[in-house]
Amino acid sequence: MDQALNDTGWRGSQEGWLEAAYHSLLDSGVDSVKILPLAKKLNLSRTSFYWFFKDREELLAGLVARWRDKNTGNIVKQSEAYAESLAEAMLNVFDCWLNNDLFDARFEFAVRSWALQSDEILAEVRQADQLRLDALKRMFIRFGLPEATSDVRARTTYLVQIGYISMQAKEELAVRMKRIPEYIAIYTGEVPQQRELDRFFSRHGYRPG
Amino acid sequence: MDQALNDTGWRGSQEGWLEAAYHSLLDSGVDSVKILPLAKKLNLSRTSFYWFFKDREELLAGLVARWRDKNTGNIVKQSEAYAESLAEAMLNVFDCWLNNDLFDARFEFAVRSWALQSDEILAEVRQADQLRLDALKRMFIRFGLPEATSDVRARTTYLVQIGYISMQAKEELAVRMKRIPEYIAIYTGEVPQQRELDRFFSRHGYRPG
DNA sequence: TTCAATATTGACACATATGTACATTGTGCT
DNA sequence: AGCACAATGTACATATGTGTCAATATTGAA
Repeated sequence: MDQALNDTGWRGSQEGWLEAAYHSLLDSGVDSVKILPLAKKLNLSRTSFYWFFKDREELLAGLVARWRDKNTGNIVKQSEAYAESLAEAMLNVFDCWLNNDLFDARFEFAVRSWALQSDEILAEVRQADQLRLDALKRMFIRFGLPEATSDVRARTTYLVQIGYISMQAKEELAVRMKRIPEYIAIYTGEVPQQRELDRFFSRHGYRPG
Repeated sequence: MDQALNDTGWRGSQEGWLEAAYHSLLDSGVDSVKILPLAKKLNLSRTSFYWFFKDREELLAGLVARWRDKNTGNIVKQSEAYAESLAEAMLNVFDCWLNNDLFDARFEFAVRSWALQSDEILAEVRQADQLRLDALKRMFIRFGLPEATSDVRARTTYLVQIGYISMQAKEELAVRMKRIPEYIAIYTGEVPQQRELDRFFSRHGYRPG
């Protein structure tokens, strides 16, 4: 079995180890992120790892940074995007739940599970939750809802998604799309316009029917 | 340091090891459920474990059984309890989220995290989700809501809670209680009666003010 | 082609975990 | 007191993981 080289001409790289660690984390949790197994997967000597990282801790820190950069931020951005109605604004947020480039659900779940055994990670997760909830709450307030209502609706919106992730469901796009109008109705209290839905469906490559 | 004896006159027991495993699981996840550390906590020799369990697997199986028995079932029961309005029915379900005897949230989270690294556990969790969601859906249908609406509302109700668990929040009872009326309004589409809320508050030992 | 920087490796030392075989101790009963 | 059995402990074999060190190989550039 020969070895794919990266652009440096060498077999290993910091990115390579991190990428392998990422996949292991998503598949089986932090405790599976171990240098020996990763080395086997990469077809590299275990000790080669120490050229790129001080120790295992540094690798794990790299994973957290990756998660922080990717997942937190896009929710905030989407909740602040332009919209003519609350329903449309909500659909902007829903983009995150359907587009893996905006929000990596499996990564999210893996990190949350990690938080169970590490207070450091728990603090990270808590901070992320706060930032995301605040952004969603501002969105509801922007459309004229009272403070208390906005708070609970932000929570509902966000927690349903975190819960969905936690279910680790594997569902067809069509199944998920069929529920969208109902969700919007519950979260916003208003029924979405057909053209708003159509725009949403279209940008996620879904043809209803 | 002397050793508390149980009613058999011996120091160890199947229950003792299981209880220690349970706490370790809740605190730090499955991977922390290891015989050597548990032995230390119990002040017993590691190998004594094998008197009560065939191997580590058998201990873990005991934990799953415990979870299945406790958490799945009470949600179903509460969703089928007598109620004069949908709002009251919903409050019956909410009993689970506030009473640890009805639903063990930390246990739930630990098991869901465990599912990340075990297909067996994932299957268990999926089955539990299905049973609970079906029961909630039946509740909405019982109060006259259409099928599709009932399905999504059941999901909302359930997923918000799973999401809340996944946040691992530590909040005051009062903070949580203040959100209840809003939640009921969102989930059921109807505002709860004051007397329904009062009954709910009272049975959870909460005095609004 | 030679050199220095960069990357890779195997040998070593150590820690932590599982599980088995066998000896020893503690308990309740007669 | 002595017996049988339940429970505990010690010693051993084995597996898997971390991290350091010194030796070696590979690369791009002078």
